[in-house]
Amino acid sequence: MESDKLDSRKMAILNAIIRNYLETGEPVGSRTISKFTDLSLSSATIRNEMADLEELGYLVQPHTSAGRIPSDKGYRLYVDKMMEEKVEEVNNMKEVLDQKADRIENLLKKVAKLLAVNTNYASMITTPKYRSRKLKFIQLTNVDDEHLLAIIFLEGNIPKNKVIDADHRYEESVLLKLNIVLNSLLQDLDLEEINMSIIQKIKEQAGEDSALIGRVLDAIGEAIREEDNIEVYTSGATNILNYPELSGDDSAKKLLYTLEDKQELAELVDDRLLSETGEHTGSKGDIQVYIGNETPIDSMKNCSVVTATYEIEDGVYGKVGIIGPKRMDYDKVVGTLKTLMTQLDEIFKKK
Amino acid sequence: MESDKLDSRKMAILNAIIRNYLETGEPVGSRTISKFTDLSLSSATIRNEMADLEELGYLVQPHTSAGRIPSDKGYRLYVDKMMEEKVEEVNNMKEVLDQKADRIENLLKKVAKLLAVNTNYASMITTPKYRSRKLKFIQLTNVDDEHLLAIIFLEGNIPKNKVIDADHRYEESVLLKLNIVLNSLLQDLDLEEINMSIIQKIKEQAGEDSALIGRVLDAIGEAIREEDNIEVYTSGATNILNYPELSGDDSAKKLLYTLEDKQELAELVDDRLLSETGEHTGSKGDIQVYIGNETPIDSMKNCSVVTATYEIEDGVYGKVGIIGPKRMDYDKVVGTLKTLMTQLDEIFKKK
DNA sequence: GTTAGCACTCTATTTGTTCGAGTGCTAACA
DNA sequence: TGTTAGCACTCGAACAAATAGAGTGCTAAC
Repeated sequence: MESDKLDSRKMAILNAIIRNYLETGEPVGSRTISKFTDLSLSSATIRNEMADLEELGYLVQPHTSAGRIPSDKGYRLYVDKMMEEKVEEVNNMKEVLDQKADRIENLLKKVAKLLAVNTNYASMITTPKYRSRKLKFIQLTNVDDEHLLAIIFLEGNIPKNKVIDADHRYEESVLLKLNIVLNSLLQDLDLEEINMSIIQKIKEQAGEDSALIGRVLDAIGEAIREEDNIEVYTSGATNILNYPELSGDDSAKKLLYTLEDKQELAELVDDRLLSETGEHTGSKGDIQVYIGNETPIDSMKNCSVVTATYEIEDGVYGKVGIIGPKRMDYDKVVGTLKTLMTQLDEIFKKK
Repeated sequence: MESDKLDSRKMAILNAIIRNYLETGEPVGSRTISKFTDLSLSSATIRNEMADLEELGYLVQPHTSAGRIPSDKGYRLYVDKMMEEKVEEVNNMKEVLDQKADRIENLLKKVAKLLAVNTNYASMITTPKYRSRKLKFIQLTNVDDEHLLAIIFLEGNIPKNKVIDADHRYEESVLLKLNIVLNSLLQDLDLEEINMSIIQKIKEQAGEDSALIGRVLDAIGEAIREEDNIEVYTSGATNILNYPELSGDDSAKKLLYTLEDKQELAELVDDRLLSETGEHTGSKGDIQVYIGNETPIDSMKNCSVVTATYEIEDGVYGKVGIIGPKRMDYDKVVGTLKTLMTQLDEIFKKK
């Protein structure tokens, strides 16, 4: 165990084993490797090397007389190596994405589906996370005798509608006045900045209609908080069932549940986690690979998760992820995500 | 085979068999019934009756020396019978539903989840289908130098926002004029009623700003069409993995896929289908039961589906459904759906 | 350092056997 | 005539034993 560094032959063998295992999903034996690789070595020699690799922790033997399968550590090495050599691929997802995606949600759903279909794994994508939204402007309008509509425009051109209960019908002129008051005092403020002092000032200026102001402010708060809410869309969850090593016991059920529930998925996006585990991914660009136990989500301990960060505008980003078996085609997945990133970039820039 | 009508003893036996099978999921034999029921008959007699029931098509024998399980026809009889006797139950879902559900989507999602959790089956719910939405009113507002915001209010108090490209900034007074023109001419019209004649009239009155009108009309069309889109929410899809008879082969995969994809689910809601198959459900109220092959969806041929129709306002309705194994607890499911219906009614009425 | 050969291990698969639940039929009974 | 006891029979589930084969580790020879 002189050094953890592998000589090139061990490297080649490990590589061959992993590649083979990715394809077949079966433990791979010495004979197979002896034939498959161009370095012409007998199975016996391979066996010796495999024993070494196992001792070093890169391989695992499910049971005594079975072949070897890669350990998490083995995958990790493979992935890191692969990332270094990775060349940009060009797929043609663009056409699909280019179709008018009226709302960002629809675009995201489409992206998730696209990824799932392309890779045959499960995929997830989150709505982008804004820091704290500022209010751009607000406008009150009559709906009927009992309701007002507040159109709340947030930073980033996000319109929100809120219906507000009213005790009576307001004159247009009154609404006009209120609109002016609200906008002049609240413009470009976020939730933190709207404090009691400002609220008092508004109520003062609103005069007899100050009762309404509280409800309007509630609506604003709700709108901002709503927009801060991160949603997660998933697709291709059922693809999981195509991989026997995942669908065997009831871990598949748990995994599917996680994907359906989405609650937990948000964790993958948590900033803390990103920086915490980010260190030991040898990733280039924005791509992160979590192998087996590296994922923060329990039900995914048998899986690998590859995530990428997309940026919709400066400082506003979301996460895309692909969830599959540990023996996923990392090469393809990383490639797909990379091209997706560039294409999303183009789409968002164009907007 | 004199008559398809069953005497009361056969009825009781069939009933006992089905009840037992609902619980255990195992084929039930003559001995079991002989003990379970109060009509004290020997297993031999039961056997004779069972043979009859099988000949009549109400029971099925998986293999020669196994007990019997209900056929689709058997279930159908059971369900119809049950529906007649059904008494209203009162669950307490209301608390959950009463929590402020700001948007209808959120309410629907909550309902789906509630049903899934309560019944342990999968559930689905569609957004309500409006005939054709009428425009209630529209208002144009400046956003910035290049964009206008159109707030489009549809019948049923649905606000929609559309951002419209503008070549320049419009004066407030101009917008005011446009708003008045648009509203006076378009109010209470649906897509069909907005014809060329009206469009011409608007453009005429808009004068030099008529270029904008086209884009505004597009936005209106889009908004209406968007709202016509029926969405389907599902929940508890993974629950079906709890039932071995469904999760065995890869039919589970297909079923899960159907639930995830949702495309096909819309079929369940199709009016044509409702009236077509509706005839042979002996249902009271709005509840429909599809047993096995009665469902229009292929991947559900091994399942039963119970659907109900909820009405959000006059003539505007959506569908809720529960998908489970054929041996689902029809009693409970129907009860749950019924109370859900009354509680939704209350919620919508209150609004 | 590499390889051939061999004994050994362990699993997956097959085959055979048994067990029991359940049936259908017949004959006896009320 | 309807009900029941009894019996032979069927068939799948469960268990055990046998088999095959893939793979290993080790030793000895090259």
